[in-house]
Amino acid sequence: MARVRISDVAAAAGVSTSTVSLVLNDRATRISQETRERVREAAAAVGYTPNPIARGLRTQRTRTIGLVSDEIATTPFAGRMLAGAQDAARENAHLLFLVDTGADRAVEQEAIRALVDQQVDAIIYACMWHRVVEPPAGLPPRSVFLDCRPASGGHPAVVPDELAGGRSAVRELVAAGHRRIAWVDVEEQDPPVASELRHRGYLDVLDEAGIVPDPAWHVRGVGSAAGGRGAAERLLDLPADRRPTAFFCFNDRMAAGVYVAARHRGLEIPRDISVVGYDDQQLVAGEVDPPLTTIALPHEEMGRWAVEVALGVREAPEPDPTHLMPCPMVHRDSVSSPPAAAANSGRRRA
Amino acid sequence: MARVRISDVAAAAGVSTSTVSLVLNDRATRISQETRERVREAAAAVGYTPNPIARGLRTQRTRTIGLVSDEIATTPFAGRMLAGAQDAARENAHLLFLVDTGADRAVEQEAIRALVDQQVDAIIYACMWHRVVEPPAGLPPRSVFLDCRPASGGHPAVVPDELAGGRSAVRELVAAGHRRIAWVDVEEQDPPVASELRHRGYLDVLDEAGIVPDPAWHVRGVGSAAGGRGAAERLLDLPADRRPTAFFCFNDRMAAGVYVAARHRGLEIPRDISVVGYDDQQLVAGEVDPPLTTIALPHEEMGRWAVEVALGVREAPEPDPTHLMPCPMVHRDSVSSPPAAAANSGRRRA
DNA sequence: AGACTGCAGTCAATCGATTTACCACGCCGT
DNA sequence: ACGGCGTGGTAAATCGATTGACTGCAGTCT
Repeated sequence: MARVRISDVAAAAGVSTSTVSLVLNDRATRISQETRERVREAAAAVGYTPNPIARGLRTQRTRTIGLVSDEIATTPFAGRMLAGAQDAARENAHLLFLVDTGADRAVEQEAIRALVDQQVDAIIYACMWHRVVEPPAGLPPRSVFLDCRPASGGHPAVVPDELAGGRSAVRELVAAGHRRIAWVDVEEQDPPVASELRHRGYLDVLDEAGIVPDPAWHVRGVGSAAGGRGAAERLLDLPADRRPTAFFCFNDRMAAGVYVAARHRGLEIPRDISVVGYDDQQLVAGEVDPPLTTIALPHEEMGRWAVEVALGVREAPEPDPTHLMPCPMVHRDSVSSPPAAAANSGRRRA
Repeated sequence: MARVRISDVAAAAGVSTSTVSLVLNDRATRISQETRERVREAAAAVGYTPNPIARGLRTQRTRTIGLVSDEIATTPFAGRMLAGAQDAARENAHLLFLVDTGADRAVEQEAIRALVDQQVDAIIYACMWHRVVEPPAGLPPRSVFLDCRPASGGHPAVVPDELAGGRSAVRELVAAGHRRIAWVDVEEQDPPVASELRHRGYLDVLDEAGIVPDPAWHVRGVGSAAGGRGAAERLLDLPADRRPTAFFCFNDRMAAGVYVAARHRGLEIPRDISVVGYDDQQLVAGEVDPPLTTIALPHEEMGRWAVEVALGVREAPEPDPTHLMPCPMVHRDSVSSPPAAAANSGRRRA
């Protein structure tokens, strides 16, 4: 059966197509109440929904938005970010174009051109890792950066508040009584936005607590379980009075590596050492034994924020249009007080 | 700057818009070679790209496809499936609409209506878990089912070949010399398509190898590490002559639970017991210690297949248009020969 | 009476392409 | 001289909506 067109509604209601359009778009200032109802009933009766293509041609607005992402494939975060974006789009009666560029700059350019051609109402430029990016050419004014921020500014952006996240992680450990707290960092992030901010949070809180960090407490490894394990082993090799009782890890996978290292030395978590991760990857943080206390990346909320700002239903902050999204702490079972022997033996500030 | 329209090209080339359209769409049987070149040059010079909205209105084809999925959020598989679909779409010059319905039937209906209104050229109906579904109403003829199959048939579908996957997993264990092989099943999958097929594969191979399965070897648990651990403990409690030396697990998370159970009894993998998982979840299979041998779900290939069939660049099989995508084995380090004492002590068929 | 003002709708142009039907021209054959 | 035919291209209709300009009519004011 052929699509129902506006002229079918017009015929059924005994009016012109103009009238139908005016009524259904609530621009009907000059149409009588009685006619309006007749039109609405006719539209419902014949099951009319406007053709978005035709409407788009005329109005230059398509009720679609494009989401360009460097890679949805290789990270398990993608889902929540897309889900947040997609939900916000749906709630605002928009459809979402998804393009995964595979981090290929040429594909990215091509995608943006295609989306602009399609007359999307806005573009979300999403990264799967928090970083600073050189914005691609041809981005329309209504563009929002998601989990990244444009080097040149000029567009709204939303990123996790890594600094605050780092602070809450370390505060949690300090509050539990730890004073020798390691920072199990990731190496070669490029650029190291997340790593540096979390590190600053770490330093802030130590300072606040009057703890002078031992440089040996800052170790690095690749961002996997293996990397975390290696880094943890170096820390556990430290002499007893310098060996950390708590580990703040760049991500959950590295934290899982810390678990492995600890187990190999017969150390029990959280009895002997406490661990805090970052990311809240369900598959890792929720499944290790004991479940990992960690800082969640607010991917869903960021996805939603980006779309809402892009569609204008939410305002970007002024004057810096970058929103820092809080990273909530997820309490599980990997943190407790340090062993009695170690408590209060941290190095105090002079 | 305003968009370049076809009339701008026509003006630049000194011809009519009809001619431009004919030339650029290669329908120019009646246009001289010379004119064609002039038109192409003019188009390139002014940087013309056709307006897909206008074209879509006229041709009723939009070069877009819709992907409706029950939930991209809660599973880390989504990425690869979307990536495959998205790549195939891009290669065929199509754009992909993504809709996540959150498994809400009403949202799903609404989404399909919206996509049909948008005149997408095809719809991919994707599930995040292999299952049989009641197809929603209003699906256009050019629809393809991804990781699910319609109860009523009638549409192309692509699903993992779970039966063959189950077989290769168990064959791997049999080939290593195991004869007491457990099936660590998931409980309450609804409907249990994947579980049953893998189980049949398990039974097939045991039969093939002349092994009579002990009913106690079939245990169930929720599909998480905790579930796998609980199930494994029941197996390890069996008397020594019935206790399995190998564990085929419904998924990698459950396999990780088997690791935990084994460790708690001082058993080493793969020296004391061998384990094979399913899914090849990077975050789990690649990160546990030792890395897990498992069967990969071919999500990327399935996503690609679905789009290619939807766009007609690939044919669906006949007469049953359901394609079984092979699940490749991923060899890691969790399988070896059984301990000498246990070898060859499985129960033989009468 | 004539001009003016609202009211209730409608006409027709428009968005930017595609495509069918037609036209102008030159040449050929009879 | 005239019909027929091939060539090369164009005019105009069309897709399905939106929207600014306009019309017809009744009542009001001067």
